[in-house]
Amino acid sequence: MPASGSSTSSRTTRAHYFELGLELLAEGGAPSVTIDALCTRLQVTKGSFYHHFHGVRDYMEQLLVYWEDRHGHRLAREALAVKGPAELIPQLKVAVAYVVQHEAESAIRALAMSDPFAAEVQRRVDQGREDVLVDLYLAAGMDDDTARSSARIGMAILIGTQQRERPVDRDRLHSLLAEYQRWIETRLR
Amino acid sequence: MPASGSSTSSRTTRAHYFELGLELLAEGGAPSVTIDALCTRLQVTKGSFYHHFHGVRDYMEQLLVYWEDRHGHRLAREALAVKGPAELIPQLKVAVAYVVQHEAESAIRALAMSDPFAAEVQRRVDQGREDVLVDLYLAAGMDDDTARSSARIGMAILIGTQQRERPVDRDRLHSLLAEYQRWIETRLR
DNA sequence: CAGCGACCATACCAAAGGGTACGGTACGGC
DNA sequence: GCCGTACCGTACCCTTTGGTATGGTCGCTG
Repeated sequence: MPASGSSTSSRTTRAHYFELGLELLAEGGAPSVTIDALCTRLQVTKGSFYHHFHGVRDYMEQLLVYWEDRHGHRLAREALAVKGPAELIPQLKVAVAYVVQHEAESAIRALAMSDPFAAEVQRRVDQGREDVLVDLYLAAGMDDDTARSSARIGMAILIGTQQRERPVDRDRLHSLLAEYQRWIETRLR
Repeated sequence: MPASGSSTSSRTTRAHYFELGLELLAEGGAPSVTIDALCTRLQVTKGSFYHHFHGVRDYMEQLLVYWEDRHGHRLAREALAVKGPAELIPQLKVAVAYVVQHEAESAIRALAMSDPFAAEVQRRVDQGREDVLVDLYLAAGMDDDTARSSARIGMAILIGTQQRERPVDRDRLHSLLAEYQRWIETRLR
């Protein structure tokens, strides 16, 4: 029993469905994630899909949880490795350029508009990221309210940039983060 | 020929379809804007719909243009009446509480994910709002780069808050705007 | 090597949604 | 009072998509 395997490529695994699902999300948003699209790209038929999942609803929920664990909380983990606010932005610049899948995140946020489950997942990920920022700012000496509002604004900058333009302009996001950093530094004295 | 009339209520006009479309957008996002849903709520049948519009594609585009003219650019017009950055935030607080249809805007932004036309409309509205901010900051004495980045961050705060939680917490948005205002003031000296 | 279970193909069904054709009603101008 | 046109109802079709039933193949294990 290979748990949840990474077989070479002969058989199709759940992970294949999930990674492809994220690709489809990034390309055309939630409406383009259909059973037919998945099966066509994976070169299988619906028999395979319905063997691995109970239906499209079941699949979407598992896909969202997969994204949450595997990608959503990753940015927060990266930020956790940082020792102070001064290191934060340089680290985040790397993360938002290479780690974060902006297009997929944007699509999930769009899906959250009409899907309560997706909204819950999105909320947890946002909360996790914000909490990391808050802890960092508290450790650096901010008071509670200042730390919280600073974190919220940082989250708004990320989300706002993600949702405004696609694909995300990494350079522009970098410069906004630099502005944000300068702002944070004024609140640490 | 009553131009584009506001008849009492006997006949269904295009405006009826548009306002209802925005309601449906706010309630369930783009997927719930269907011909059946529109006709059921308006107590008419598809014969009426296809008399006024060439199809669902035609309708969606007209709906988006309707929103752009009638609601999208309204926030920028409100901001234009302001005489200086100090007046801006109080004015914006009123606007984001009563003028802006956050849920509909959020849905349109989600739709823009998979609809190029919606993305164009959204981009024009965002650009219009940002330009108003830039002009205001320039008039107050900021240099070009500072004004532009300040405006972009303001837009990110609005968009980020809109997209993160629904319904939008007006109080929270107000406090973030207050923080934003304090920040702007530090850049005016 | 028998056979059990994981895996997947084929074929078919049902519902939803967009679209078309056509017929009918109501209202204003001549 | 006639008639064109705006307006809308009815009936039907097609495509997409989710879903089910069923049987077949492959690998592993006793």
